[in-house]
Order: sequence, then structure tokens, then C-alpha cells
Amino acid sequence: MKKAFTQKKITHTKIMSKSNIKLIAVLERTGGFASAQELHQILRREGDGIGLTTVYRALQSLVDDKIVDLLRREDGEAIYRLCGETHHHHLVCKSCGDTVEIEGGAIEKWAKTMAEEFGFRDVGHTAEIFGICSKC
Amino acid sequence: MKKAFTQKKITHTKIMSKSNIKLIAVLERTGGFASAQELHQILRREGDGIGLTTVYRALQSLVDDKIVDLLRREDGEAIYRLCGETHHHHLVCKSCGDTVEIEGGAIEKWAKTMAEEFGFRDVGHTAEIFGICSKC
DNA sequence: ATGAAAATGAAAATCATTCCCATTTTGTGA
DNA sequence: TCACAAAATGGGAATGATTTTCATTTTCAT
Repeated sequence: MKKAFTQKKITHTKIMSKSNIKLIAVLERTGGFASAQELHQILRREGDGIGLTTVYRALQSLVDDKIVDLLRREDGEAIYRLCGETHHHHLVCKSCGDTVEIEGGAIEKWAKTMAEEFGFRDVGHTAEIFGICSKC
Repeated sequence: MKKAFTQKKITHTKIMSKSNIKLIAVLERTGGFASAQELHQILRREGDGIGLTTVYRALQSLVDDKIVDLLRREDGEAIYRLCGETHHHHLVCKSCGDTVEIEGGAIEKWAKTMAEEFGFRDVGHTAEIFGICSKC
């Protein structure tokens, strides 16, 4: 899809395109998860004439660079969030959509163990819990 | 989406349509995960003229009835598997796509604990590990 | 300033999934 | 068995997210 890096002299500190920065800014501002379409709308609403294609491209490159996490809504739509400092998981209400960030200590260990056992390297994992929250 | 049940006299034992049964059969035979499109192709290849729409409908109703589980590939495509007796997880190679079924004992406990802690009910979870396998 | 590489956006192309609707099949009561 | 209503079916159009294509604009190091 995309090369790991573009060989390039780091003269000053220009590695990121303007749109990448814009996207990061919005994600920072909104805080949670958002789909590409939503992010695009937000930027548009704010007067930015950025194109949808560019939003997709920027998000993709941010995901490649591990700056943004990608996961999926229940309907399969891709949603993005800024990679938090802390790696956490989610407890999502299937009814109202409320999300709680939770720790996944056990998971981390499990993933590592399993990967080792089967000789996998460069591993990552996803783990989400979904159910009906107390309010619903 | 769909009513819980259709009020109906249970005279003999006809609750499931033919296509539902066909789909279950294929899922049993193939064993693993498959997308609606793949299942449709398999049936077609076997000479069954079933329509894609019907495959989607059947899968949906099977999911509603908790006979089939629905999860998502990394690209967001929906994949289905027969609700196994054994609930397991996957270790997927990002490069060649090979998949190993693994146990997730720790995960089950983790999911249950977290759900309880935050008052969620009717919970399910997903947990997949991905990396590069030894062959790649 | 200048050419090359990177970024951008509009519109078309993909692709899975759903919707719509006309036709066929099935089950039931007369 | 016959007739009918409900359920099931399938094809094709409609949707909606995501990608691709391609021509234009911007950025940058000489």
C-alpha cells in the first residue's frame, strides 16, 4: 500500500502534510472515535474545503505511521482515533454507543504468549467487549 | 430489523427455511469463517442456484437466532461462522493470511470481569491477534 | 526561477450490503 | 385435492463507504 518511509533528508522537520496535521487536530479536538466521513464533514463545516479523498489518504498514512488507530463499528465502517499514550481497549454499549476505555492487562500477556507459542512476530491485537450498558 | 418471532403454531417442526439449512450445512462443511459472498460462491459452485440476497437474508436470520456468529475481517467485510461449542480466537498472519485457532481463556474471564465492573449485560467480545508468521 | 516530487480533489470505479418488487413455494383449512 | 395467504426467493437497482484515476496545484531543493 505505502512504503514504510520516503527516503528524505530531514532538513527542518517536515514529514507531515498539511492535511495530516489537520486531521490530527480534529481528532485531538473531538477526542473520541470518528469515521472518515464524519471527520470530513467536521472539517467542511469549519470552512475547510478539504476533499474526502484527502481525508481518507491522510487517515491511512496516519494509521500506517501508527499515529492513529483504526477500528470498526459494528456495521463495518472504519473509525479512527488518535493513538493514546496508553494502549487500552473498549467496552461499547450496543444500544446507545457509549464507550468505556478499559485496561487489558490480561490481554497483552495472552497475545504475547500466543504469538510466541506459534512463532509469530511483529504482533498486535484487538480486543473489544460489547454489551448493553446499565442505562439502557 | 426483524421481529423476535412470527406468531405461528408449531405444528410439526418447521421453523427454518431451506436456505437457512443450506447455509448451516455449508458452514458446517467448511468449518471456519466465510463471508456472505464466499458462501454464495460455494453454493453456486455446487450447483445450487441460490441468490445472493437469500444468502444475506439467511445469514442475518441465523445471526439473529444466535445460530451463527458474525465478525469482521480487517477490511470490514462481515464473516460468519457457526456458533461453535468452543469459543475460540484467532492468530492471523498479516502477510500470508494463515490463521491459527487459539484458546482465549484469559480473555473470557477478562471480558466477564470488565462487563460486571461497569454494569454491562448481554456481553460478547472479539479478540484477534495478528502478526507475521514464521514462514513469512 | 525551475523542474521534480508530493499533495490534492473531483469524478468515476469498486464492492459489500440492502432495498424493492414481482414471482414461486409452502402450509393450511375447506 | 383446491384455493389462498403467508413466507421465501431472486434479480436488479439503490446505497454507502472506500479506492482509483488522473489532471492540476503546491512545495522544495537547487
